[in-house]
Amino acid sequence: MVDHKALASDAALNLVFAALSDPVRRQLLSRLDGEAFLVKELAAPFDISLQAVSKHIQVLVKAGLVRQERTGRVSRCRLDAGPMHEAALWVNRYSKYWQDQFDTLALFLGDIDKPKARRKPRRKS
Amino acid sequence: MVDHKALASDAALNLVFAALSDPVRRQLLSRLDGEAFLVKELAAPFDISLQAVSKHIQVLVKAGLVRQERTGRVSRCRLDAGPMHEAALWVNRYSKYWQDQFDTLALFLGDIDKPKARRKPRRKS
DNA sequence: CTCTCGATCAACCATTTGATTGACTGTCAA
DNA sequence: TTGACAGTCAATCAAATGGTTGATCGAGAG
Repeated sequence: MVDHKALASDAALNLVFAALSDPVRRQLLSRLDGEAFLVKELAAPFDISLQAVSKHIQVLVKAGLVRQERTGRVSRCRLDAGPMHEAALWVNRYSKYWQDQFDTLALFLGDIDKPKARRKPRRKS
Repeated sequence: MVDHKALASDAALNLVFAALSDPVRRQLLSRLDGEAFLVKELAAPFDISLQAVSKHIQVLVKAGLVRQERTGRVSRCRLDAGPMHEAALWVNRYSKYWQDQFDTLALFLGDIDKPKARRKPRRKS
């Protein structure tokens, strides 16, 4: 659940959030949700060069959000939402909306075992 | 899939995700969760200059994640998680884990009306 | 074989970013 | 009034970013 036991490494979150901070890359991820695409297909809607899109994809690959599988001369790109999950873990701690959803869900699942681990466990200094 | 509402403006997401891509700023937000701090207090744990921290805070302010309230010579900073919620909305679309959780929740909410006292056996909202 | 095409590599350039130091504004206290 | 202190502003700098163009590599197609 939200017990953030394995707090994603800072370096990983740096890369993921940085990758998400560009609208072109977010659009690429949107397209890749569910379907795989070639680089040229991904580049088509954009007004920038193919090389620029290729570099954007490399950024996503480095962040672990996209996996590339080269067969022949083409390179099929597919989404890997794993690292996105780490980012979601981090960000959802601050989103009261989702927090409430979690609580309600936990209630339904009878998982009221959890003490007040709702908010972050950090204690003030 | 789950097309939530219209996505937040690209520009806003750019700023939020970019703000979150720096570990210093993420740490600042962590400290500010629940409690308000002065700039100097926020800067204390870091090994960088007060000016650098001040600039980081400005980045957070520009992203709408922090509000600053200057009284006298001090500047009290408090968290505003609103924009974080937009980021969470975006990111959670890709997190199969949460997706499944919420689907389960929706299932519960759909079948059994509501917790506490189930007054009506079945009612869709 | 040659030619084209998908994709990356390699320079290069302008802008942004994260940090520094030094000067400055203001407020509170002595 | 003097001075310490919180905080920002300003100039500077190195490194990272996002884009370009041109060259290159590697399959397929003719």
